Amino acid sequence: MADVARLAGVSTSTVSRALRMPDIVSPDVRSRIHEAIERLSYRRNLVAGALASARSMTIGVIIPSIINSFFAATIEALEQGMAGSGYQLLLGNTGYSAEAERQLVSSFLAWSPAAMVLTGRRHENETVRTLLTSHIPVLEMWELSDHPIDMIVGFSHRSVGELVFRHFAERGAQRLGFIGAYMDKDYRTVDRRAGFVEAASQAGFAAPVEIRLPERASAVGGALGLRELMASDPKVDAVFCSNDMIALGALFEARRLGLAVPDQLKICGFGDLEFAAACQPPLSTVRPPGREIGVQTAKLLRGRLEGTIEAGGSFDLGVELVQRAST
Amino acid sequence: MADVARLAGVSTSTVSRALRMPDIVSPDVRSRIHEAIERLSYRRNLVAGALASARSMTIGVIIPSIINSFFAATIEALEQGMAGSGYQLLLGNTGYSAEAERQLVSSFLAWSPAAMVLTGRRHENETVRTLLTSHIPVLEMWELSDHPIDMIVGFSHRSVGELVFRHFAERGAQRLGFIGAYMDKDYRTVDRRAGFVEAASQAGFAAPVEIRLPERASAVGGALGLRELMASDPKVDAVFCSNDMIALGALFEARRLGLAVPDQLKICGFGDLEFAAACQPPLSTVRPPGREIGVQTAKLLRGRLEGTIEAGGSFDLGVELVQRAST
DNA sequence: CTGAAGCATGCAAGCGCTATCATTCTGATC
DNA sequence: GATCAGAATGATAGCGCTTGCATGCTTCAG
Repeated sequence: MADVARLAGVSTSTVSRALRMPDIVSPDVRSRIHEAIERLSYRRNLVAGALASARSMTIGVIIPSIINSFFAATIEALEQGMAGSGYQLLLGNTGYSAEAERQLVSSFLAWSPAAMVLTGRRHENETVRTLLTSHIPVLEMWELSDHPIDMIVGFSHRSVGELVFRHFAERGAQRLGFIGAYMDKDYRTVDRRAGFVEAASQAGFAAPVEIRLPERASAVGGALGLRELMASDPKVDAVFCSNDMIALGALFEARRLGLAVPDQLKICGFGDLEFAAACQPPLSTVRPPGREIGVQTAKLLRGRLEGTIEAGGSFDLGVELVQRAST
Repeated sequence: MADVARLAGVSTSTVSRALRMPDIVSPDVRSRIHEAIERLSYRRNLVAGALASARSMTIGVIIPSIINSFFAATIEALEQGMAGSGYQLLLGNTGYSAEAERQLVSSFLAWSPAAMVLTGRRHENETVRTLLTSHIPVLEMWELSDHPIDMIVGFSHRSVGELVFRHFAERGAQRLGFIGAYMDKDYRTVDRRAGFVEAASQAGFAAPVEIRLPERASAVGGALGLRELMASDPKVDAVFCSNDMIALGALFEARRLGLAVPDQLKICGFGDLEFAAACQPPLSTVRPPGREIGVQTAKLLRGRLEGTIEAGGSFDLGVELVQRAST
């Protein structure tokens, strides 16, 4: 930067200002500086900048799983929403482990990010404490909470379960089933199940037959799950799969078992993943507002960072049941 | 750090050493320091550390798409392979744009990472120049090249196409088809197509009927693609889909069209995505060594960073055709 | 013509660590 | 007991920026 300053005939402070707040330096000085930058092919050292200013044009984003296409639309929208703001996203994944999350938060904070985005509302106490003392905006997403760390943008997983139950009931289902994956790790699945089971019980239905898959949601798991479910109660005529991937497997398995979908068996998933509309039959599913969450998170983030939005708040973006031919 | 030093009754240099090279400080001093760190809940400022040492325990990783589950296994394996090394991954996605890649490289380098990992062998000239002058290890992955920037780990996309052609020929296919998505952006798909088409031509087959989908690979696109393909030549009896997602859509569409798979129509995908084994019929596909690439990349990275491995080299991890019931 | 106000720029003190070199403290050897 | 490696620790000068304050230069009302 000193070289640039020398070549442009100004001081380093002016160069720094030209880069950070272009409109407070005079146009000709600015253009001389940019010329010098070009000539010397100077690249700014953001590390030094971050140290000096104690903030780093960086936003830490933590999701449970990069692999999981659930969060893909959110990340994409978030990235687009922050594009041009100068902020860069630091992505980390926890593998659904609260401890991994704590470590990630801690190592992200060591980079003094301008804000943090987490997935979910449940975190280790220490994670919350660490975040609170960092005094930066914290956005949680993909859930709701009355007591967010700071702000939260998402929807209610319980209401997903309730929605599916009501839909099954309307479609004339008698005997309900549920297939859930990874429930010891992913408490959101647990919430969806709870919404489903409780709504069923309140409406006077028998408790749904449940299959819990120990692994991550997969089509193979879904197929196995449905087989097991039908073996344990052949009268089941409507099954809520905690995830579209599972529902896809169930769909395949239903065909193998010779069960007509939706007449003999209704199948509803969650996620509205890309293939849901293309399956045969097309899959009914609950669509979470993935993209909207990303858009809204970016909007709130920008507002917070510019100081135009106050801290706090829980933003319910709702869910929607997309009825297709599988129910 | 000064506070920690004071509380532990040592100098900041010793604290710094206790954190970076624990085994060169005496055990009791070390434990006193850790106690002080605990008491003060001190968190190290990595930004300052990176500035002082001119290197930041960070590795920049750039992939075309976070959404694309292709790279998921690689990222996961890479993450696991680097776990415990103290290095942290910085993830960025280019959306298949070379310009976005250049910008990402530039902004990652501003953080003085210890190494960079890129996807693919084709980059803008300036990207390559920038990387070369950064003097850090650069790993390219998911392809092969005789002239990597530094090191490259992957497989040949052309040979994927050849492999599929040979398989179709062995299975008695007569009239070939190809469905590819996003080919103006993703030149790897172009390479797979080239391998397929050229092998066919060399073996005396008529040029495959081709459908190019403008969008990203999707099941919906695959279904449309197959419909269009069969409309333009109903004699096609074997179709290579550039991606399993497309193949899945084609599989659904084949059922709709009343085409028996594999007797009337053979379908082969690429990716061995998670659902391939679970579809009905299970999908034949070419499995890229996604996980292995991550493992090998991590191994090379650690070697380079420890100085035990020399720069340079192209590592072919090969591909494998997984034959299932769709061919 | 003067002085206040506003704008553009420069000066210089850090930001919180790391790394080099110097110093002190072992403990083994004769 | 003296000597001296070798290990452990301390003092201190940066790393390359940012930013508060100082300065000089314009502009313009009075």
